[in-house]
Amino acid sequence: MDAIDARQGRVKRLPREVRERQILDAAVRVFSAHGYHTASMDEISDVAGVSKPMIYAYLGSKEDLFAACIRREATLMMEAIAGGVQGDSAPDMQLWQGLRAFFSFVGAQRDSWRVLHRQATSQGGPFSDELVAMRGRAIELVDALLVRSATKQGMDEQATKGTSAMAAALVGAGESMADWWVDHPEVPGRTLATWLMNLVWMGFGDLVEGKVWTPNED
Amino acid sequence: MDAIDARQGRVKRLPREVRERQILDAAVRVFSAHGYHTASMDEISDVAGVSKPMIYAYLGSKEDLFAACIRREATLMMEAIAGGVQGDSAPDMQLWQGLRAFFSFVGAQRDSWRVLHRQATSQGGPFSDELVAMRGRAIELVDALLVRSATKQGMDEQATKGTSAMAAALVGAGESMADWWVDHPEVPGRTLATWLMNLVWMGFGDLVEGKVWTPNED
DNA sequence: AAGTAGATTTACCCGTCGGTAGGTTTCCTG
DNA sequence: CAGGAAACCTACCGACGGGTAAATCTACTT
Repeated sequence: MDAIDARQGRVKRLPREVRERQILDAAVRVFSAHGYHTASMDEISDVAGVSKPMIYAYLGSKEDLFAACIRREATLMMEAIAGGVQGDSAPDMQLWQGLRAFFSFVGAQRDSWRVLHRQATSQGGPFSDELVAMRGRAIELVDALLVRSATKQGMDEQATKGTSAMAAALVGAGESMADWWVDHPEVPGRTLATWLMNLVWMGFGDLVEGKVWTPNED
Repeated sequence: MDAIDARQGRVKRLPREVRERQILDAAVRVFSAHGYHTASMDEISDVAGVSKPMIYAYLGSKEDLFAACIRREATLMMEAIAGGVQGDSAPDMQLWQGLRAFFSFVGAQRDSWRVLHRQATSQGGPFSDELVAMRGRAIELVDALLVRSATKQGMDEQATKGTSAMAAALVGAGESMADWWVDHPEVPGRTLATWLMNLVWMGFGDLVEGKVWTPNED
């Protein structure tokens, strides 16, 4: 089991904030490299250039540390997305911008995404809670876009109720695509965004217009 | 950590084949319930109704056992899919049938899928190898369909080269969708298959006809 | 009945790793 | 220059869990 090296040069007596950041940085790297269980607190402390008890003093148990990683990276991601969307654009363009920002973030921060999504998903329990929270915020946002677009295009009020389900599906599809992307880095992020746009936007629009692929027989 | 109960009634002196099957059954359940690392050999042996050394005698180490689980479930799945496709149908219908069979299998065997895909993916190393093999076979199959369809529709020979990439993308999309499905069981499998069909088939067909969503600006 | 091979168990070893006790150093404040 | 608070470390513990040694038991063969 090869340990991550490149520990930071030991500087002494740094303020708590800085140490916490170093520890979180190290934790994200080690967790994403080895997975939650296989990652050892010893290695994290080593990579962070700090002794183990510091981690427990500042960030708590291993679970706490992992949760803290997720929280931080999730926040970073949501900010990156929000920063990439222009609020005055048309709904489809906003969705497009959001997707591009999303895939751009994931592409630049594969480590973060690994720890944030793939690891947190495969471990159950308290970890996924952090994800659920973030996903919830994302879904609300997307749902607002869908509703704006649907009512504008004249979708009947009844069908509008389904938007939240579709928003959830879209967000889930985005997550899954990003996850899939980890194993297929050669595909450009723009392409992913386009695919997703076609899937959900056509699937959504065509759901009104009725132009979709259907099996001839069953 | 609640342990799985419902151990099979101890029958003594069974032939090796039978015991191996019991052990694999138990292993799939426990691995999918707790995840690879958290699952303990003790619990697996308990659920299987067999003592621990038997597992080591028959299936080898924990890693070996896990790999054996993946291999078995992967084979089962491929057989299920192959059984659902009629070789004389049109390409799009074959794809449709395959997708339906695939989602049908995953839907009926969530446990298997969990251990087969989600767990194996999040753990790295030797485990994913088994998956890679299966995925390879699936991609070949899909690629054949795409090529048949593309040349039939008059796609130029040049573009045909991209089919293998698209086949890989399609298979990956299917995997990811199934993975996403684990967290959204309320969506019917047929719907998933339709979505995927629309994504890839329209994306594929429209890639020839040029009718896709594209951003106005950017 | 004896012998043999495979099925099956109990009881144990020991490495790894999360977590902590308790002390030491540095810096800031009055 | 006290003196205290906060940063920081070495060294250790204890449990969990993978893996095994060495017997024992049953069933079939000759």
